[in-house]
Amino acid sequence: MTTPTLRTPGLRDRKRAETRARIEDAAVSLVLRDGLEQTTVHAISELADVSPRTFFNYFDSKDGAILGIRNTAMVEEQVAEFLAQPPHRDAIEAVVALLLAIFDAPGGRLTIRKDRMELLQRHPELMASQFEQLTLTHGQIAETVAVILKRYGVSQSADAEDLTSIAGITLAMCGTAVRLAMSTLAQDHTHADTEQIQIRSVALVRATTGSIA
Amino acid sequence: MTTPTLRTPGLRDRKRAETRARIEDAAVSLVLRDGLEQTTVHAISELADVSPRTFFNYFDSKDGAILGIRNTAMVEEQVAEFLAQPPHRDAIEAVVALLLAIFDAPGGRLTIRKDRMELLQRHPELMASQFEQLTLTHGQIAETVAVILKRYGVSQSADAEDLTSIAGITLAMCGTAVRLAMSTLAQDHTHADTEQIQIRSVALVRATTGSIA
DNA sequence: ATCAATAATTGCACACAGTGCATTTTTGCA
DNA sequence: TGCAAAAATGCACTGTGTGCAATTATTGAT
Repeated sequence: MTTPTLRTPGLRDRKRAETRARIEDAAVSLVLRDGLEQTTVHAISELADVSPRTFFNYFDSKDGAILGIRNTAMVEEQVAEFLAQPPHRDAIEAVVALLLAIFDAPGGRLTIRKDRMELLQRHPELMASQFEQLTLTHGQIAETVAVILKRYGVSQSADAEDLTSIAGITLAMCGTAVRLAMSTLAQDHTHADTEQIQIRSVALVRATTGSIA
Repeated sequence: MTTPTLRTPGLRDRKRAETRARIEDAAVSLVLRDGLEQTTVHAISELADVSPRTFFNYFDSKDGAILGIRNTAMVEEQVAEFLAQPPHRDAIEAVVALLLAIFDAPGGRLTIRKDRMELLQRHPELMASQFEQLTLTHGQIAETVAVILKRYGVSQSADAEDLTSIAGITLAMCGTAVRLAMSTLAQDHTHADTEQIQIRSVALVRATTGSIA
């Protein structure tokens, strides 16, 4: 009988995850210290103790490492996990919760998440990359949003195409709300835990729909 | 008395605008023909009959030329022009109109606009650049949206910070709606003039707010 | 412990984007 | 025509990102 290799990820995968985290940490701390342009892939690799070539085996781009961009498979996993969770009060809360689940670093390392908020404020150019991640995995996420909308019984009359569009717009709205909520809550140097972000995001979305309706 | 050099743009500026347009056209047609990755700045410059170095005197990036990204001053101009226009029915229509005014190519060249819609569908990565343009000029645009929201009397109770957030979310919502409207209307190979896009965008926003409210 | 298969790491060469700087050409105007 | 400003260009350089082949580490089985 072998050791339970199926339960634990195995040495190989553990090392891989560790290396990945080391690169992310190096990237974040260097950009935080020296700025975005000043930080090179070479420097990140050196600090993370890997070769520059290995860096690109783990991430598609410099920004990818800085933001800890996850690939399609990882998002898929998190979406599935989310859908298994207990239901929320309404569609808005559910979509916001979904986004927070996706953006949150696995393992829930609070420090790096807070640092990344800081980075996004100091270097707004990074938001384009974050947005790109969203467009790449947009299919999955928007689809999930559509499922959520259906689940909460909104827009029964809409046809399929409209539902897709509505899901996309809802996603954009909630995504922006989350980003803004993170931004303002990061400025106040309160703890800014996930729950607070959630509450503020939902409030912002409601305020918006209430205002322009 | 000199010739009215203040009224007409003058030969120099006319030539500059023409060169700019030539580069944009070259970029769009090459990407349309060969794809995004296959099209190099070198090739674009050659077709536009300028040196690669000159290319970067006109645009900050390859994507900039492909999308015809305008700089802050140009956006400022278009925003001012928009604000002088007659009022719209409500805030949503006004914001959508603002976005269309900004995205529309000056001179209203229908062909290149249609081509760009095609490009955005074929190469979704480009949306990140479009988004980046939006974040760079985001200050101005979001501010204008805030003005619009005030003008149409929404959210009287909101404090300044909330108004900014609400404006940002409204902008994201309308921007996505416009993008989706362009996308679907480009698929149907109808004419897809600006008015149709306007109508469809507004309808999508209303459907969304109505659904999740 | 040993060994073969497999996966990860690395080095190297390369293509391309983008920038700074000095030089040449073009344009506007007197 | 001739002069000053603006535009175009050539050149050298940094940095990102990729393909490929060689090297090293990990795994599972004997």
